[in-house]
Amino acid sequence: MENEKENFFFEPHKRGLMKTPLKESTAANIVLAEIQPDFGPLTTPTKPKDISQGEPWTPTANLKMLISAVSPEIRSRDQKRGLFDNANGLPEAKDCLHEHLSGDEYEKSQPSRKEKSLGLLCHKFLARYPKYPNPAVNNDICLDEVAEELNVERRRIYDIVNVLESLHMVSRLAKNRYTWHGRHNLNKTLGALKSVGEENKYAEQIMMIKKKEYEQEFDFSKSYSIEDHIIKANAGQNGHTDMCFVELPGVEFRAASVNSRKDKSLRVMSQKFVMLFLVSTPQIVSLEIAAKILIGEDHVEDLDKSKFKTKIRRLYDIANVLSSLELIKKVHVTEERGRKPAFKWTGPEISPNPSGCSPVIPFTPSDLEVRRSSKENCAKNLFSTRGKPNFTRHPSLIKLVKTIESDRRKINSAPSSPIKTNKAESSQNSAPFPSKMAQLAAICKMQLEEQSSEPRKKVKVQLARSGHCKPVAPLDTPASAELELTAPSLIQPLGVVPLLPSPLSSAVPVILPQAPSGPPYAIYLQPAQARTMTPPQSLSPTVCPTASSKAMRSKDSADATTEKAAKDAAKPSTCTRPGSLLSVPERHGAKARDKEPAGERGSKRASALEDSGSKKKFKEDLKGLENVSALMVSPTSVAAVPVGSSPALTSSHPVPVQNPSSAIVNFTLQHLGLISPSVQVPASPGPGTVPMSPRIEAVSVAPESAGTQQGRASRYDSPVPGQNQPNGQSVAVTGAQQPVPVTPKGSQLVAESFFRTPGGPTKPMGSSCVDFDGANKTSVGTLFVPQRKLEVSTEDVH
DNA sequence: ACCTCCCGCCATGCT
DNA sequence: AGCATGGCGGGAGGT
Repeated sequence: MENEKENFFFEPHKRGLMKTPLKESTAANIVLAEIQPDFGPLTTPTKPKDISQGEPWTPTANLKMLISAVSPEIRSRDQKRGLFDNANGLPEAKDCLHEHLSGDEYEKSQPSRKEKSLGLLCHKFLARYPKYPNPAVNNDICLDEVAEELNVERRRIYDIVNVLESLHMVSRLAKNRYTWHGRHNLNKTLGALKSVGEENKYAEQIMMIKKKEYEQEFDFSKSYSIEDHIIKANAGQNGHTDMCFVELPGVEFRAASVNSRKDKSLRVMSQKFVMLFLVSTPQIVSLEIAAKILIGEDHVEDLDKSKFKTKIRRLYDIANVLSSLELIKKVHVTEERGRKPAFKWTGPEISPNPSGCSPVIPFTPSDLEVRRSSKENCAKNLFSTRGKPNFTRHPSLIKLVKTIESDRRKINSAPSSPIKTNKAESSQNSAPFPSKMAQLAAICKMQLEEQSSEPRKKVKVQLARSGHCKPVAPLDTPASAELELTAPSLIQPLGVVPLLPSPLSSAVPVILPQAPSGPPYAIYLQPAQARTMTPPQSLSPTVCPTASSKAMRSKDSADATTEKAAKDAAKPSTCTRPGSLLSVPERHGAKARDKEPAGERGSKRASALEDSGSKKKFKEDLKGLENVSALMVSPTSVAAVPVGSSPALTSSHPVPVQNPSSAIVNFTLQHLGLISPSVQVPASPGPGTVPMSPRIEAVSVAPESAGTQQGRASRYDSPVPGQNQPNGQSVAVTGAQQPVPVTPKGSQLVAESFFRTPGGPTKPMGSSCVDFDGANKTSVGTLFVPQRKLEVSTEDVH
C-alpha cells in the first residue's frame, strides 16, 4: 500500500508465523490472544547476564552482523529465522566463543561500554523492523525476544520502547508485547507534539529560561522571578503538574499498566523533549534547558541538583534513542562559557499546524495566556470542563480507560510468551570495537543496511507524498473535513481565549481529528501546560515578530571567527544566550547554585561571564529587542535559524506567535484548505516564537550544521547518521517528508473512543493533518541575532 | 575533571 | 507472591 519502502512489508521478524496481521483494529487485540500462544510463556526472563556470557560481541558475531547489516535481505531473513529457528543457532555460537575465551580474553571480548550504548542498541532494535511496516502483517514485538536477540537486559529494551512509544512508533499490545508501527504515525505524532508544544508555549518557556539566566547572570535580582513564574504558572493550576502524554488515536496505550504510568517520565519526557525541538526556532535544544523545562513543569521547586542530574541522565537516554531515529543529532553549542551539549533536530520539519489541530494559533506572544492552548479551549468547549482541573490524563480518566483496557487486555494478554528464541543474529552486531569507532562502525553498518534500502525510500518519499499522502489524505488531511470540525472550535477559542485568562480547565483531552476518517488525536494537556504562564508576558513580552526576513543562511555566516567577534560584541551587550546555551543555567544566584545540579557547569561558566556593565547593557538590549521584536530566535536557538521550511514558513515557522489576526487568517485559510498548513500568512514577521533572546548568537554550525538543517527534514528515514551528516543530509530530499504517516488502522478508532469518551464526545478539534507537504523545505536561513553566535558543532554522531 | 550514560536495584502496580 | 515495568541514581568508561 502505501509505502514503498523496501522494508515496508517486511515484517519484523516475524515471529512466527503467526501472527496476526495486524493489530489493526480492535480486532487486533483479540487476535492477540490467539497469537500469544505462540509466544510462549510470558515470563520474563532472562537476565542478560546469562546472555552476556554468550556474548555476541565476538568477532564472529560481529562479522555476521556486518554481513547481515549489509544486506537487508539477509538481515531480514536472518531475523525471521532467527526469530524462529534461530534461537538456537547463534546463541550457541556465541557460547562457543565465549567458552574459548577465558579471563582477560573474555573480558576483552566483552563489548565496551560504548558498544552497549543505548543508541547502538536502539539502532539494532530499529534495524529489525521496517520503517514503514505493512500493516497487514503481524508486527508484534515481543520484548523478551528482542532482549534476547540483542543480548541486553530487558530493562534496556524498555528504555527504547518507551521512547518509541512516545512517538507512537510502537504501541503496547499486552504484556511483553508491542506492535511495531514504524514511522507511519511519526509525522502525525510530531505534528501533534508540535501543536502541544506550542500550546504549552515551550518556546516561550525556553526564552524565559534563557532570559532569566542571563538576567540572573547579570542581575541577580530578577532572576528568579521569571523562572519562578513560569514554573509556578505551569505547575500551579491543578496542583498537579503531571505531565500529560500526547496520544494519537490509534495508538493509545492498551495496557493498563502502561496507562498507569503513562504520564510518567520517560514517555512524557520524551514527548516534551521532542516538543522543545519542534517549537524552538533553531531547533537546537540544550540538555540544560530541556531539563529545566521538564523539571519546571513537574516541580520547579525541586530543582535540586540531584533532580537535575537525573533529568539529564534521562534526557541522554531519550536523546540516544531519538538520535538513532535520526530525529536529532548531537551538537555542541559553543558559547563564551564553553561548549554545552545540545541536540539539534534533524527530523522532518513539521508544518506549522501539522496536526492541524492545534492550530497553532498564532497569538502574539504577548498573548501567551490567551493563546493558551487552543486545544485546551477546544477541549473546553467540547467538554466544558471548565473549572476543573485538567483532565489531561486525569487519573479518573485514566482509571476509566484502564478499566476498559484491562478488560480487553485480560482477554488479550495471555501470558505473552517470553519466548526465548534467541535469535541471535541480530545480536551479533556486537563486535568489540573500540569505543566510539565501534559505535560508529556499528551504526554505519546499520546505516548501510538502511541505505541500501534508502534509494527506495527516497523514491518512496515522493511516492509517499503523492500517493501516499493522498490516499491517506482522506484520513489525515482533509482540510475540509477538518474545517468543519475544527474550525468552529478553534475559532471560538481564538475569540475566547484572549478573554479567558484563566485556565479553567486545564488539561483537557483534545482530540484532533486526523483524518476524516481517521481518528483524531487525543491530546491530553496538562493544565499547567496548557496554561502556560501568564506572567511572562510582561516579561517577555515579547515577541516580536520579526525577523523573519532576516533569515539567512545560517551556518555560513557564522564561522568561528565571526563567532568570536560576535561574541565579544555580544558580551558587552550581553545578550544572549544563545539559545541553547545558556550558559548558566540556573543561575539563580546563590540559590541556583545549590540547586543547580548538573547545571553546574553553567554556573561556573556563568561566573565567568561578563561583567556587570555588560549585564545591564544586556538587559537593556533585551528589552529593546523585545520591543522591537526582532527576532525571535528561540532561546535555544542559535542564531541561525534554519529556515527550514519554506521561506514563507520561516516566518511562520516556529510559529509561535503571530498576530492574532494573521494567525486567524492563516488558520482559517489553512483549514479551509486554501493554503497549506505550512504556509502562513505573515502577519507579523516571523516570530520566532520565542520572545527574544537577548542575545543572539550566530551559530555556526559545524559542518554539519548546514547540512543538518537542511537535511533534517528530508531524509526521513534514512538512518545514516554519520555518513550523512556532512552532506548527505543536505540531500534532503526535498521536502518530502516522510511519507505520510497515515496509518490506516482503523483500529485506532476504537481505542480512541475510549479515551475520548471521558471527555465527551470527542470532537475533533483541529485537524491534524499533517502532512506535509512541503514541510520540509530545506532552505536554511539564519537569523541573526545580534550579537553572538553560537557555534554548533555537531559532534559525533551518536 | 567532566561528560556520558550503563547498569541494575528496587519501587510500583497488575495479575 | 510473582512478574512486568520502569524510576532512579551510583558510579564507571571515555575523552
